[in-house]
Amino acid sequence: MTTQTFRSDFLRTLSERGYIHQCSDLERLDAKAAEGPITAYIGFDATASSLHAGHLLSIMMLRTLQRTGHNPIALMGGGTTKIGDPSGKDEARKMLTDQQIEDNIASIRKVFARFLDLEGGAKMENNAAWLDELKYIPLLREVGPHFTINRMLTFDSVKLRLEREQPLTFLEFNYMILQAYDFVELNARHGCILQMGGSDQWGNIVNGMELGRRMRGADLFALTTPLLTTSSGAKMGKTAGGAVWLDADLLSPYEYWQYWRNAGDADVERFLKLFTELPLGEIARLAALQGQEINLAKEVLATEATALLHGREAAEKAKETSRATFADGALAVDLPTVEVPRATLAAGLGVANAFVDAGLVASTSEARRQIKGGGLKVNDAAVTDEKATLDLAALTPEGVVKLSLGKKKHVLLKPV
RNA sequence: GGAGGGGUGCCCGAGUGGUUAAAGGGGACGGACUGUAAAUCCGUUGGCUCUGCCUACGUUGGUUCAAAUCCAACCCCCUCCA
Repeated sequence: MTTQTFRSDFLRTLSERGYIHQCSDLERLDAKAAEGPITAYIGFDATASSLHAGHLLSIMMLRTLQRTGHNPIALMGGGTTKIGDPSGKDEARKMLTDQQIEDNIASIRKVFARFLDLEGGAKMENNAAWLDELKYIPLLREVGPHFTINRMLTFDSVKLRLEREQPLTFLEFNYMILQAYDFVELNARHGCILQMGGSDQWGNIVNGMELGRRMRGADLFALTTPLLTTSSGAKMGKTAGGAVWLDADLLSPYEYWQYWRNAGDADVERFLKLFTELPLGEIARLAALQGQEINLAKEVLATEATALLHGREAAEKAKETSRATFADGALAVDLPTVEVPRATLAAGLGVANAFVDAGLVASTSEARRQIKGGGLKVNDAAVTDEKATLDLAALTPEGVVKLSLGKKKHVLLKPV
């Protein structure tokens, strides 16, 4: 099925922009979406207090859904988080309290509020609402007969584990079932007919689809996005300092802007399509830029992506700060700032400790190493003496001290 | 329950009494080169009040001048058997 043959704006947009990896039945889903509004959902974990760039693809998809006239549901895994998703690593995840989970959800809600119109049809749900109420025996009787172990064993998530001789606990088996159950519940509550997610979720989504059909005779659909990695193979949303958070308190708009500005050449076009809402013609023009000019495209990418999350004003400001810092080599007062007591600075603060306080390095030992390697700068002058101290004399006319790690990371130290 | 194998730094993985803060690789960070890209080359990769001190090879105790390395108990994982 080519782009031209899509009748619904929703699927045409997704397809043109490269969001679609797999779909259970594109033609029938297209027909439904062309007929009238459909309701679709994506599930999100509630383990952290913020979403990160790795979630962005899903969020953009929900946004597209709403913009093309349909009803998105962001499902928070409040219930499943209580069990703790055991996949991934050996150590059992720390158990979160109900309160923590609620706080996380509240904080994540702020991000959704930026991308979705929660007053205008978009919903947030929490699967704790129904999972908490489930009773074991009734659940087994109602849901159990629809799953055969034979079939469950064929799912990649299970098969891979078994083939690689990694343990797979019973808990994980159940996780699959609960996730499938979510789809059925959302279908019953909201007439939701489509679940979307990353390609790694395909098996789980299909489970939900089939369970819905068997339990309620519902006609459900699955749609997945490609697993997004950068052209260098890294997972999206991870960077030196950790995750690329979508919460301004955890990652400033400037740093978020920088994340996109530092995209690899090979990623620019794809990212423009996925993470901005620029018209495709404009994107094609930007993607055609070669050599040094492609940096213009990266600036547009950064500004547009930041505008979606933090607003146009913050995005422009981030762009200006970056211009001043990188192009002009000037001191931009909007760089990330860390406050230090004036008295501490007046008394003399060791450079190594100053960089630790600024969060640029993890320890004074690391600071020392970076100094040896020529990686630290104070007010744009390389630090050569690891025993040097900073005091009030180090303040620039703007009243701050600029600390830099490498060429890209800068923090201002501000006495208070 | 029985027999065997194994638990090493961010990850993988060498090391079976001293020169081991622990080979090698990956990843990451810094430097050079560039375009705030990629590739390449070089360096770094436990902490501190740093010419020294402290912590570290599943846990706890023991042997020894000296242990990741030997011994004991315990915990966890894997394979085969029941």
